[in-house]
Amino acid sequence: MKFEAVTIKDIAKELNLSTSTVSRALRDSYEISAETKKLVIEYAEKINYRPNPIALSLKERRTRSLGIIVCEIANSFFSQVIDGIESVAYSRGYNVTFLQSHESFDKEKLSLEYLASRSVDGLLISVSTETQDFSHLVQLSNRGLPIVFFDRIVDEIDTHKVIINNFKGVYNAIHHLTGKGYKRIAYIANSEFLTLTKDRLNGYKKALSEVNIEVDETLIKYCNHGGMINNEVEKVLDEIFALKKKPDAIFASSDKLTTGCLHYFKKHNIKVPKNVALIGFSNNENSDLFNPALTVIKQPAMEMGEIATNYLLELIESKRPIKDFETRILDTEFIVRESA
Amino acid sequence: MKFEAVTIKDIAKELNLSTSTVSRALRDSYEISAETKKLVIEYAEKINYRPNPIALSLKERRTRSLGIIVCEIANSFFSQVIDGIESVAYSRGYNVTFLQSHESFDKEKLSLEYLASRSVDGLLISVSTETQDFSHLVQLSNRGLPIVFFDRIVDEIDTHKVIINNFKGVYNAIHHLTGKGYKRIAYIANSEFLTLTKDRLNGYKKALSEVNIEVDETLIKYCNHGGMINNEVEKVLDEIFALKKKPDAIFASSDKLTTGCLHYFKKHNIKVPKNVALIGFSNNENSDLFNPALTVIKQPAMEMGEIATNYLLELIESKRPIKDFETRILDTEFIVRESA
DNA sequence: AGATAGAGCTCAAACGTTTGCGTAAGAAGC
DNA sequence: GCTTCTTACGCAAACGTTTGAGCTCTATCT
Repeated sequence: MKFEAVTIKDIAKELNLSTSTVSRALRDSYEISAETKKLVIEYAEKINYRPNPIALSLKERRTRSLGIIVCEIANSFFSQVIDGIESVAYSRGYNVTFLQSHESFDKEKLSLEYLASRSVDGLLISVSTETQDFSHLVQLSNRGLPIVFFDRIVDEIDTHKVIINNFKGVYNAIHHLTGKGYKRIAYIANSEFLTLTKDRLNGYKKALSEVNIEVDETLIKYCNHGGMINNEVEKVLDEIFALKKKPDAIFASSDKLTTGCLHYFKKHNIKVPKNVALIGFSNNENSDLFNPALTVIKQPAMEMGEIATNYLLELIESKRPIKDFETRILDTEFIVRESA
Repeated sequence: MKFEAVTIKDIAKELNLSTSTVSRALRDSYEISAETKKLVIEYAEKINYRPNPIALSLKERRTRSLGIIVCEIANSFFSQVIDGIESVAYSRGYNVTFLQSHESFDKEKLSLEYLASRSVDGLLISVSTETQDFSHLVQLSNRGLPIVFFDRIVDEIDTHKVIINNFKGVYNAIHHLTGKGYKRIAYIANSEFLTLTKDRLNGYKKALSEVNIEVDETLIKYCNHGGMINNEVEKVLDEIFALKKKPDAIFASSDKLTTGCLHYFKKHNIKVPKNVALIGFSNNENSDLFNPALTVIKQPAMEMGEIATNYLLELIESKRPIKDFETRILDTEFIVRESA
């Protein structure tokens, strides 16, 4: 039953050579005669020899595998990022191990511990909405584990980062709304612990102030679990729609929150955009099929994954410690449809 | 920069012990005095010792990692299956490496080669729509690699399998349509190479025959790339809607095909269910938000992942070769909404 | 002929563990 | 005081590779 692989020893024994000769022959060393090389290579081919990556990892002290932690892969945005990560990683000979935090700080810490003990060569992470304490990451980073952050970054750790232009993305969307005459625009924010939340909110506030609309703090609601726990979105929408001065538009700051709003509207028979307009971040490939078709801010997810992975491989494969870190800022795409 | 881990040797040197003593102390061997154990364990704790999993893998000839190949993780059904796989695998101390075939036979073969050479302990796979030749899988299976198939299984290989009741799922859905008076029900099938395609079609045919509707083969169209290549769905729908006798309902045999139909309808301004009714397989969490809300067959994806993983771990951890293989058949859920 | 060089191979250590076996020291039994 | 047993540890091999150093030929040079 056991999966018995052929080793260099088997080849050596069969051909009456030493393992070193076989190893060198396979790596085409100049020390080995053409004759012997041919013999070894042909026999290796015949018995379908594959070098044992575990043994290599032990020797080279590198695993050629990357750890990825995201909140959940079922999320369109993250599954697209993963597509990008995968394509770059595999083309450069690395494999990839994913873990999902499900927006839980504890799961994130556990996953991190798990990956670190599994000796990945590097880590790509987008932190969970709950994460306020970064000591687990700082510790790993200090121990020398190459880390690259994407989307949900942490300011406290100095390394390569890839984000979108959060400010501009929201700023433009809000101007689109005010341009259409919407005046009371509620803002369903993601967790207040995420750095991107601040940036996005600043875009919202700046855009409003430019058209002389005063920011009404009662219209700004945070979902600190990113909409992952039951009724989180429902609760804040209840609050918003219980206000005396109801909103005429809603901005939702993530995929999950956007669909959360739609579920709420459907349940309460609120018509979009008739009763209220809606714009949200979304990378959902079917957002045009929704009722109504959604006006969205779309993030260059795949590209983000590719860039982040290239950064990480640069850190991993660099001979000397890298001290000059970059933060790459990508532009979003604004797609206008029926909902606003 | 390099991530230098502490080893058993470091502990041994510091405490003037041999590595064997340290190893045994850490594993709480009866051969080691309580005193020494305490010393070792406390010091190990202090310097945050973590056993090197690579060295362990080499020694134990197992990696405690599972390989997973699916067509794409962005697909709701598969990302839910992966949730199930992940939860079981990690709770039993295994990690998980994913690869996507993107419905390409060549990519599937490549991924398989990659995983096999990476020495995973076992494999979970749902084959690509293109896959007709199973020799790559047979070979691996014969070499002793434990494999479990889920959803898209291959009959040629004898092992544990987890599927849904494809026949019954479709049979019921078609009866729902005929019960509503629909008579010309087109069937958008997945790849004809998948075993589930036959089973599902049989459900369709049986249901029709039971209400004395003759099966019209021109209403049955295959998408051999599962809707992954451009215009595949569009092409077959063009054909169907070019028929003299147009369909009054459409059955779509996968998530991708279902949304493919919706995109087509939107583009051609075909109203659902007014012009044509639609039922499809879908695990999309937002299928109720679509325009119209979709009537779907939903698969127990998470459960499928869990069961498949338990099967695989049983194969991996069994002392003696397992010869009695099971095929677990799960029931689907039928959710009636507006589209039919 | 003797020294030297180079070609072509082998030996052995190393990566971090585990584990079968060996052994020193002390205790117990006679 | 001798053997025998027990306790508590160390030695070394093994997992599959790579690689520096060393070895043994044969060929070439002087």
